[in-house]
Amino acid sequence: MQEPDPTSIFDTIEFRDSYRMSYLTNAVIVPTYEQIRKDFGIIRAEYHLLMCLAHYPILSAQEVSRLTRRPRNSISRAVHRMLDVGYLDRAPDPNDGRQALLTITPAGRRLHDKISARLADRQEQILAPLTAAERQQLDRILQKLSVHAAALPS
Amino acid sequence: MQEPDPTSIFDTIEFRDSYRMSYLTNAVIVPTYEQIRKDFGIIRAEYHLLMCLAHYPILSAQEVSRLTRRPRNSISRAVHRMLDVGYLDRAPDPNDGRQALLTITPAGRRLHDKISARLADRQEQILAPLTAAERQQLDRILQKLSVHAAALPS
DNA sequence: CAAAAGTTGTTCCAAACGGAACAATCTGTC
DNA sequence: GACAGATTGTTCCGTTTGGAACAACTTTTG
Repeated sequence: MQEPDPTSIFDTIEFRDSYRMSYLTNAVIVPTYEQIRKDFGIIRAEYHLLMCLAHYPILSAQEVSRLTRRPRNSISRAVHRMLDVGYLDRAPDPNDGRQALLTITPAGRRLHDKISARLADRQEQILAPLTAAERQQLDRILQKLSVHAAALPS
Repeated sequence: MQEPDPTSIFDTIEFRDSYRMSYLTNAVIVPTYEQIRKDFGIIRAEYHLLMCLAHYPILSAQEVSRLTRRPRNSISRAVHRMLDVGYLDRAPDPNDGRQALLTITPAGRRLHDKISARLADRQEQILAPLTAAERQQLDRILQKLSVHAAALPS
């Protein structure tokens, strides 16, 4: 049996673009998180938590859940692990007894910077075949799509 | 606590584009497969198997694994389920005792068409904010990236 | 042609995942 | 101000996941 062209299958399906985005995500980006897990002992949800807190000084778990669109229990688990290993601080919200305010620790930020550099490297590999103009186009389009998707029902 | 703009976090990270692709995939596309599971009793890996066989008349499990970049044991599981429910046929390869040749049944193809229409609808919702020119750009860029990624080590 | 190396498909297992139910707390309404 | 309804964070639990080992078979090498 001759091996079919491993990419031509993408060309004829109707939902080509979303399939390709899934493909790139699952086949190329997700494995990078697996490598990160081995090297830093941090899984994807945990890194995303640190990432959110590296960009917003204070967040509740619920806000992280909304930002990342991940289920709340996943965030909850990640918070506990990151507290245990000292990458996160948590303080009760004086204005709302239900929620707690999360902040990243200096150690957490250092780890975040290392992992984010790793991810930036990987992205560079992925985008390598694109011209500068194409990169601009892609960036602009994905920005538009993300804003739109954030408002879309799951 | 004021809710931060749920999309602005994307703008400042270094690996913006790959994060956004992951976000679109996991926050918008994956939930569609969850809906498909409820409506058709088929999980993502199983649909991808049918999709491959809807585009290539005969494939081995290993070829499906390479096309989709999913682990072989996931494909193996999917093959068994699809055989059980009659969406797939399997015949031993006369030329190679290790592998089996898979083909989609008419029922499998009918199911595939229904699911693929659903996914096409969902993609349309996702791409709604884009102009025709942007869609062309995105399509071209993702095509380029997928071909490139298929050659990239995981 | 025998032994080593590689490939295919499968099973096993530990980890990750997410929906659902839950207790604690807050908000709105009468 | 009490009570219904919403929200937050957590625990529970069944399902999904993918790495690793494995048996069957094929290919390569000396």
